Amino acid sequence: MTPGAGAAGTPGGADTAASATSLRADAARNVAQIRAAAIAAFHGRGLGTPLEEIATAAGVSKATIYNRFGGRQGLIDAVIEELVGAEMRTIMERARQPGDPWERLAAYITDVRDLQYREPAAVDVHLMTYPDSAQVAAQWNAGRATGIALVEQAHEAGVLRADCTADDLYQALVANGLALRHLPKPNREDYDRRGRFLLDSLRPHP
Amino acid sequence: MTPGAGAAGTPGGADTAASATSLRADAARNVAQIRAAAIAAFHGRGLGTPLEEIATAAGVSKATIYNRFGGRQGLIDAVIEELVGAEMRTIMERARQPGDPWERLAAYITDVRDLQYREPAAVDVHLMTYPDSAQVAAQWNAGRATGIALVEQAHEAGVLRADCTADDLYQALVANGLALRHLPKPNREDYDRRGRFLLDSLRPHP
DNA sequence: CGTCAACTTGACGGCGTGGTCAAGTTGCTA
DNA sequence: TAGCAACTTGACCACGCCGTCAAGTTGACG
Repeated sequence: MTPGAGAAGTPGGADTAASATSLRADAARNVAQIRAAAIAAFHGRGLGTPLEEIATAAGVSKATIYNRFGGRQGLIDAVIEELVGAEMRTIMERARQPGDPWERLAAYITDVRDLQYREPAAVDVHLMTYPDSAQVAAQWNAGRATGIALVEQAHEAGVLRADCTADDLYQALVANGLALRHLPKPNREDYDRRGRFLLDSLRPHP
Repeated sequence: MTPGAGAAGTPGGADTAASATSLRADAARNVAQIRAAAIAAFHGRGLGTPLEEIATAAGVSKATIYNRFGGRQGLIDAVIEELVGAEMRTIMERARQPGDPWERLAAYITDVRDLQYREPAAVDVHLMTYPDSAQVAAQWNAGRATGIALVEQAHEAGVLRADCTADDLYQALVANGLALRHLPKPNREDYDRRGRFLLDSLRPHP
């Protein structure tokens, strides 16, 4: 049993968003500041940002993050929905809309790539760098299921090259995210062109 | 001036391979053992393998690596040719052979991907993770020049989609290497299929 | 306003890695 | 085989990060 385990109002599962559960005023303020700092830091550097850095940005000590969130994992759980989950949900919903199977698959790929471009933390989710976070695992699974469904439907409609699997798609998207993380960020034009390459490579036979 | 700077018979540029330059017998033996251990370790884990680990495998102390090679960079310089350079040279030579421009480009891509699959250290070279190693930088530049030439010739022959640049090719190959490093190693079948996707995505318009 | 539990924190120990050096060992040469 | 330079090494410090805790501070309640 970690001290403070469960962290900032997230023990049961209630008040997921802000803060409330009988926290003292200063503690509640700190929770809010830490969340904000974490969101900013994760947005800029991904989920691996040193906690010390986040603490400093929040104007508190590193130990306070451990008190309120129980460590990196709890902190991720507390912000990943706002940081990535919401957008992923939107993307998946759009992909589930009725319509041409290829259009939907292409939109999904394009949207995920766009999210990776704008949000480094999304790459961590797609890579499942922190598999112990229930939130991250859940989002990863949802994305995986969506990808599988889209690939299957595209196959049925014959609009996706027959030898392309859902894993191939996953691999391509992760490779894309890794390149974004390890290489200088390409400009939008180059990035989008490469996205078109990817889409073209998935069409049936030449 | 680092103590032992220049390291194991590589100050001038002579006896690049084994060991010789007026080293005491035990030192020469250590150099050979360290080289062998480094090759094995780099082969298995890439150029970032902890030096301590290499030292232990070689049956010497970490300090001896510093004495003989001046650190990681010198060690890389001492083995990268044997580890990656030779194969890259062969690949580039094959790509320079007269023949159909598309075949040559496709062979180059296939060969590089194959090398990345077999040799993790190649990914470090392609990423230029250690830019201070002259050897690595030289190999990187040679590979880059080859890629540029192949892309240019393929464009002239009209066998490569017009909007594909040499940087696009580089990005694709590096992304491939990163995926190999960060994801579970795919089996050969899946890997080769994805290679076909990449090649297909580079052909002119559908 | 006193009291105390809730809260914060500086300081610390741990881990893994890079890099250095004084002190000890050993191959070689005369 | 004596003696010395070449060589090796354990032990050490530095860094950056994680995770913890005793001691001090403070919000809230009676």
